Amino acid sequence: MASPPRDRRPTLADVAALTGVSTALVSIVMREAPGASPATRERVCRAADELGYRPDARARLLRSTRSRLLGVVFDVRQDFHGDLLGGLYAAGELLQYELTLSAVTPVRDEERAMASLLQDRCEAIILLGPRSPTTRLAELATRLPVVVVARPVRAAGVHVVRTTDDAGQRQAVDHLVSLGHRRITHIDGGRAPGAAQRRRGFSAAMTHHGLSEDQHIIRGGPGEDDAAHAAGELLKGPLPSAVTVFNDRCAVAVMDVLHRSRLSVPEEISVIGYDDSRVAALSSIQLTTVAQDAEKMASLAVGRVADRLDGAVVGHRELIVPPRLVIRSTTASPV
Amino acid sequence: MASPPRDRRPTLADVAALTGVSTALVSIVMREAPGASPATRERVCRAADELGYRPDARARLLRSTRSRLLGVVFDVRQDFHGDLLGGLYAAGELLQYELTLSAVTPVRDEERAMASLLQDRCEAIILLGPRSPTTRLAELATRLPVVVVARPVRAAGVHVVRTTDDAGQRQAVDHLVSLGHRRITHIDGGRAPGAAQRRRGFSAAMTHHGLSEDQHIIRGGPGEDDAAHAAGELLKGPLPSAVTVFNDRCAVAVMDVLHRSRLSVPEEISVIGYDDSRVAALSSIQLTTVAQDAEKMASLAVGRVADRLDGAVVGHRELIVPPRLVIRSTTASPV
DNA sequence: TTGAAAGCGCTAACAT
DNA sequence: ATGTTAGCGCTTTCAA
Repeated sequence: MASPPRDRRPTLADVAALTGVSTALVSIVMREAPGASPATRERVCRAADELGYRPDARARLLRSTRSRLLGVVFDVRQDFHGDLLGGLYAAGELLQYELTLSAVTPVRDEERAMASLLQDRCEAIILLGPRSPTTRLAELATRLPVVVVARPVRAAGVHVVRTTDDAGQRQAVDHLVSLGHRRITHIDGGRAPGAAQRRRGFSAAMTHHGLSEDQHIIRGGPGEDDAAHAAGELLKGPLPSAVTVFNDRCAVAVMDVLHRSRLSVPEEISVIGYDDSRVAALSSIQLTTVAQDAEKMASLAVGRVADRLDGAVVGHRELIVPPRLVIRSTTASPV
Repeated sequence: MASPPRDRRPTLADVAALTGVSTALVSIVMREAPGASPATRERVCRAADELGYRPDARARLLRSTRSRLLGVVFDVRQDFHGDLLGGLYAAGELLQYELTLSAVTPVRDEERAMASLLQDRCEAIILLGPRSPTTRLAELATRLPVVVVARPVRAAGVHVVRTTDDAGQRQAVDHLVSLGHRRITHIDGGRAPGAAQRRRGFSAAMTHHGLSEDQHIIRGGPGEDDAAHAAGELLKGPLPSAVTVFNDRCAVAVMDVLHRSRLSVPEEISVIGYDDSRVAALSSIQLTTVAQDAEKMASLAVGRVADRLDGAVVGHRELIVPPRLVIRSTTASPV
């Protein structure tokens, strides 16, 4: 007999009892698997609705061989990770994968975040900008497929999706040159990850345009304070007509110093950032910058994970997503 | 006999076999539950380590009555949600709860986010700034304990943790008045959530200081464009010595307009935002603003959930966290 | 098309 | 202190 569940949540068995069929059949219907008559499907669905039945994800996972679960480690403090998450969900949906999120916070380190995913039996792990040592990542990769996004690590079994920072910087320079700029300064990110590559890209691009004489590089850093200091240096010498800055945060800080010195952007000097972070798009800032295509990176990451889980032999360990220049209002032709 | 697992992950049984004890005993050891001799513990742990054994969270959950799992719905685009997540993990840890995250993204709506949590068998759900209609939240609350953070909803069974926006605005005004300001304008958030309350708080505070004649309210909105427009209006009339703006984003936009008009902040005009978002702390901005205590709100939310799960009868449906003024560099005494 | 039965990895009673 | 047994809610053979 059907026994309407009181305090506990309804189970497959409840639905089966109410419909008068076996649990196996209900299972088939709920999974939309082939092997049940339309009439039965109809009746089972009705009963399930009536009871407010929801399949138990965990019991399901426990039983089935594959979990189709992807673990994702992200940092709550990184805006860009938020964008990536959006892309990951979208890509996951397409390939029928569920995501299990595990956050890194000021009080929860990466190790904990990874451990919790391991317990959740995900089939693979996607790490967004991880800081763990290469050896740790390699070790993790021996247990399950690992894909690292937005950090160039070289470790056995660890696949990587990243952008080419130097190419991004080159696009920035190309844009400025096409506007007519010649004297361009780069305020770099010091030892920050990616800084060296962007600096190199800047130099290469300038040289490529025959402007190696006109280039200048000022030492900066990842934070606003480094940038403000660098901007001070910038004002001391002969002013260039344009600056490319390590990242958006720094670019905003630089612009602030420029404004305080009564220099208007872009009329008197053009500024380009890097990251296309949320500040860059603020209508009060409208910073020309280099964007990393979060959606594309996310879909590549999921695709790569899926391929590996399907046993495909994948050639390249690294997937490169070219960055893209986003032209807003901080760049213009020099007077 | 002990059979080292090849392709599949090691299970309790594998550890038991390797140690030569029963699975129940291994279970006890892994859970650090009482009922095993130190010697056995030692041996079991060694074996588990050797095999690289990790308990299967899902099987655990399936078996035990309580999952000690809290579902959290957050929006990847909200910086503040990131802060809250940090606090939730911290608070959860203290009370021995695990968090299951479910994100709202541009391609994944709140309904989906909630549905996935329901399948994960969490014991309660914490919603960060949900947009679902009150009726939907009430309905959800009939299935399990629901706590809403940062949105004032009135629905049966739905508990709320929020700040008092009017009190925040009052603090802003108090600060300005104590600096010597009298003529103060509020650029409001139009119909944005919370805007009405902040507007009311502003008026009340001004009146309280006997400045009802000196107050001015300009219609704004939640976005920068609304704010920029409002700032234009501001410049048309006689300039106040200070403005309080609906939120940080808008405040930044307002300051931008002021700067372009060669008005310096805070020398010629003081500005106060609201939210203490990441932009406010940028060293190039240093905006005086009103902060919502994310950590406190998070710990109250988890505490409330825990109380309800423990069957405690909780009196107040709403928990109020007073906001806090963060004084930075955009406020000063008028000349 | 449908049902019976076994078992995923674990914990909770109950034995010993 | 340790082992035995019985499920948690589901999927998956296999047989009817």
